[in-house]
Amino acid sequence: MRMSRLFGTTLREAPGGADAVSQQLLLRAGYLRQLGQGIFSYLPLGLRVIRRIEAVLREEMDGAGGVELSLPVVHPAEIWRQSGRWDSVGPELARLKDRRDRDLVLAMTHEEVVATLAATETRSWRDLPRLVYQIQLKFRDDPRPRAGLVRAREFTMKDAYSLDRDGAGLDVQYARMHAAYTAIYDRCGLPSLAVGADVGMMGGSGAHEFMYLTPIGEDTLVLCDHCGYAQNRQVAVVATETPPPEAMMDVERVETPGASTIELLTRALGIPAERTAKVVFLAATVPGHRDAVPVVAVVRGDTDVNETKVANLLGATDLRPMVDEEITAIGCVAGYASPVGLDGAARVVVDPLVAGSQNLVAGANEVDVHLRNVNVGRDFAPDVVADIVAAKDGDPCSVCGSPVRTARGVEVGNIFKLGTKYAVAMGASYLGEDGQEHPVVMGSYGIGVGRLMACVAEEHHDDRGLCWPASIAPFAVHVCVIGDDVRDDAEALYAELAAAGIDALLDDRGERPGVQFADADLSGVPFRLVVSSRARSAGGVEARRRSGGDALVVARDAVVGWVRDELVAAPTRR
RNA sequence: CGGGGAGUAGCGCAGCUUGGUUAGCGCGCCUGCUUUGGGAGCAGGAGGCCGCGGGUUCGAAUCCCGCCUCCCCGACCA
Repeated sequence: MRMSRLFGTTLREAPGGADAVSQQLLLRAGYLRQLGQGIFSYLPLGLRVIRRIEAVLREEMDGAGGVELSLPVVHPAEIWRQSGRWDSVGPELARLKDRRDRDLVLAMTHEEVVATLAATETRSWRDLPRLVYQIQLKFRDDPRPRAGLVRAREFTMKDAYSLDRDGAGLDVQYARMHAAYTAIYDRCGLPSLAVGADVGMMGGSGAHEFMYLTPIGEDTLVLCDHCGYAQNRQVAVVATETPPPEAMMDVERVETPGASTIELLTRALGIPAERTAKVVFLAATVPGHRDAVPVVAVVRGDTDVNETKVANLLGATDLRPMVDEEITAIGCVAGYASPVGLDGAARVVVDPLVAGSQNLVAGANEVDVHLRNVNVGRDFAPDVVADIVAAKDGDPCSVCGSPVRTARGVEVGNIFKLGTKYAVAMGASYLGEDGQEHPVVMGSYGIGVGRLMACVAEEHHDDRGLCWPASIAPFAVHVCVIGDDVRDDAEALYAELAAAGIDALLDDRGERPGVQFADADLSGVPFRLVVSSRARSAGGVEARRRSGGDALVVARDAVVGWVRDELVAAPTRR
């Protein structure tokens, strides 16, 4: 392509509000423009990278036995009602009405559609297994998009769905997709780590997320460097040491003026946080309950509540902190809250660490007063005792006991074992060898294409601009033309590259050298050729890698070969 | 949804506190000349509903009210 025809200009300064480096560079280099909150246009350069990533995705999906199809972006609400997600998902699911006032949905994912298709297309055990995939637009009305493409509302996703006869078949396809995903990130030059994850709104029996570790990530991961344990903090379990049992002592009121936080309380009483019980007020949306269910979560003072664990425990579709009125309504006093004496006004969820400890200090539901020697069972009855604490740095690994560390990551892909949830809801079944109807067993596998691009940009750049891996670069080689006297030679070289099947970007704008070099660095095409009289008198054409190393002069008739060799040798193959 | 911040030329910003000529600056853009290996120099020029609507005033980018949009933090530890 000729730069003179490119649409979109480079910017010296990034538009305001772009905080992530990847976003700044993608905007400055003319890959991307923002239209609205979490909504982006891809300019030609950006689209080229997207297309290259898509090519990798197609190859790996096809290699895993997948077949591509295309599913609708607008769905009748009916199928979402059938699966239950019309009610369970919440405002993240964009809804609209057609002219006859019928409810429609903007697709945020496609399990319902695939299961609906499977209901008609999958009739016999001979029709299974299958893997279908598409690369398709999604819309999720995220409450807070940020960091450019890392978290957009409208985005392109490669989503794949496996259909199997049984769980064993699912396990096979799941493992195959796990391997394919690893290959995809490797080929795109993105370091990734698979972690165990929450199934979230997808439901099902198991899930992994593929993470790109970066401080700009929004997920917190719990990692053990010793044994390799890696989980999203939402589901991470760490070992806990229950303190030695002691004899229960009598409950005792104690004046604690102003001690409305754990920190102030420990200071006022001169006790460690381990000797306190902390109460967190949550309101849960639970299917079957019209109103939000009040939940009192009780953890030890030195730990934090993991809301995902609480939500999963209760089967809640949404969990939020209570507002002050709700806290008062269940008879509690914020800052001096206690599970004692609630009388069933709220579901009481207690962490085992609290249940296994004796004589803790808790609130008295009275301003400036706490209770000493509170004991679970004697002083209050938990509705549930279950692990609800959030793992933190230094906690002992639940597998090997070594201290874990936490790290931030961006979720660049996920794989879910869905099981039969959607198949049952949509009536997707097949006739087995045994002559019986069986529900199809499904899996679902997603990769955000734009997010992947942004993460690669985040990983591969320097202070002058982007440095694309050759595998997904918008062009293989960037040709700068210095001086009018070499224009014809540059055109000839451009034609030779094209004839050799090499995608070149020819800077035919007639700009000054500095401008051409700066734009070439900014755009991040992996190899650069400079046609100039200087290079010609040195014996050919100047060639260099974007990612580093010195420039060298390549004989004019060897240039195409040099580019081809470099592309083959690149760490990520084209 | 709550809390902050911001909307002025294509991009980045100043001006607003204390209302008052023709609304500025840098970059970019156009024309000409010079220049030509790391975002050139000089000269000339184009480009603004100062986010939108209402109000106050002789007069509003500036003060007041409402709305819209975008960014950041939080969505929790009581």
